[in-house]
Amino acid sequence: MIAPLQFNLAPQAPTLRTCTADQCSACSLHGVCLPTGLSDDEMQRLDSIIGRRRRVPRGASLFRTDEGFTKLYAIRVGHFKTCQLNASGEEQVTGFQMPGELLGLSAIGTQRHSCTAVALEDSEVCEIPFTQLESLLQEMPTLLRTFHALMSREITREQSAMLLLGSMRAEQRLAVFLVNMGSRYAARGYSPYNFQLRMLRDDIGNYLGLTIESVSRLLTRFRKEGLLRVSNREIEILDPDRLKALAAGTSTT
Amino acid sequence: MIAPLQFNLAPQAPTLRTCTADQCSACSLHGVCLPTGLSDDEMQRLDSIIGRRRRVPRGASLFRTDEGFTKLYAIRVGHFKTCQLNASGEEQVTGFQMPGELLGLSAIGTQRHSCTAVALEDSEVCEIPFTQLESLLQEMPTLLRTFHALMSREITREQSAMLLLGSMRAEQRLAVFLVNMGSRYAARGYSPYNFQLRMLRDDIGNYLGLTIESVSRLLTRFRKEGLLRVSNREIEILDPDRLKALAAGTSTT
DNA sequence: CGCCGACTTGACATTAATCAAATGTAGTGG
DNA sequence: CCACTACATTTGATTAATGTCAAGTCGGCG
Repeated sequence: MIAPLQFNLAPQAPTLRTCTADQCSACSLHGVCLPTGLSDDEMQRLDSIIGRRRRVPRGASLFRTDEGFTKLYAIRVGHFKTCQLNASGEEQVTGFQMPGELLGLSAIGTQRHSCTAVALEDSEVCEIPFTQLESLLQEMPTLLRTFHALMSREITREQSAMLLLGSMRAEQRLAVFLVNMGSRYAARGYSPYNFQLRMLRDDIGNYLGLTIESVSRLLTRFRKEGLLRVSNREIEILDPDRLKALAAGTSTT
Repeated sequence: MIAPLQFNLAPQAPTLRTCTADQCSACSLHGVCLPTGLSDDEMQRLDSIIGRRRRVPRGASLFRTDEGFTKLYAIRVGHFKTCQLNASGEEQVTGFQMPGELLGLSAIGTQRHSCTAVALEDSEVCEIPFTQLESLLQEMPTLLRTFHALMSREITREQSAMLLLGSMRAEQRLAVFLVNMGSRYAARGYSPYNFQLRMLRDDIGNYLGLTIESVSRLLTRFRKEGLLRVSNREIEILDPDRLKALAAGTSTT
């Protein structure tokens, strides 16, 4: 019997190379990704339109702002960040993506990418030609439902980010960020309390609407208060309850 | 011959009662709404699943957080705001919606509304039963495409809001807000320079991540600098170029 | 006329940004 | 293996932006 959640697979630095299969049916992510709920037969049809895996080395971009849109990408291995250029030319990080998540959804409306997706480490994606996906969607109600759910959840996620940026203080923002990362790892079978940050402090600050100095100071403070253990990119959440209370804004500190 | 853009329909306070027809085909919003690009025949099929119009008086909610999701809503007349409750119980405004825009998209993923939609004035919506819409989507490629474009644009819109909240100073946020409202009115055939704010200063501040006092001070400053004329809810943009420069962050002020 | 809610204005406090070093870390080549 | 370099991160001092608190004014309505 296999435990449903596998914590601390690799205590020091979990690698998250969860998905190395070439077919959705053999991919351990099919529970969080597009094939959710499909029959074997349907999954095979989806497989048939998905191009070969594509490697994206750390620092390289999968697509860039203003590029034409033809494919969606499902992350198979690795982590990405998405950035938008604001009007004055600085980049703003709009999100971090991990295995099983789709990239490119925001380009469907305009047929042109509105952001740039950069690999935070050596990564691999499945290419999903959108026109072919659209045809499949017309024939497979389950797939249509999953696809809409994924898009809708993307909207929800972004609304939460607005909440974070619009109404939380720095401390709360960072707490929310850490708890959120943890729960996303948990959804993938990893520990929510022990993970590696794949992005720079810069990226975190940029995403949270804070400076790198503020992020650094806050991490130090959380560490001193016994909430976390921090060692470079490695995070261990020592007091989840108190961190969650901070994230919820129900803390008196 | 009719002018494609109608500016200053009602100089004092444009009412925006653009759409009073009972059928999509007769509705002046079918260019910005779901029926975009449909043939007469297809539009009739869409009409057939849309329930009667529903009135929502000012201050009333169309749906509330955690309510079950069964329908999407297309705004026919009036304006709405969407609010989320943050963990500490205060509400955060996540957006303002105007005629032709869809409400409820963020609930598809969870089958439960993640926000509350409140009418800012007496309004009317078209109810679109989602299950029936899903069936239609499977049969009408054009409708599917429009629907995905609408969802995708919702994602893009929210990413812009993140940009605003994450990387702009107060002055720039308000400038972006005003320019954005103007351009949305322009897309509906009204003047981008002359419109009524339907929401309270409170709502604006909340949406922009600012206090009501900051919004008030900024409006006063913009007025004194000759950018705007402000009279209660009535806004007239006197110097669009300078306001856009502020919004773009390319201004030295 | 007077009340009430919405908005504006002013004085002050606080948060987080900015500027400036100092320290740490990973990778490279001798 | 170690010195050297290029970044990444932390830390400290100071400042600027915006929030908070407290009046006050405006405008519509009973």
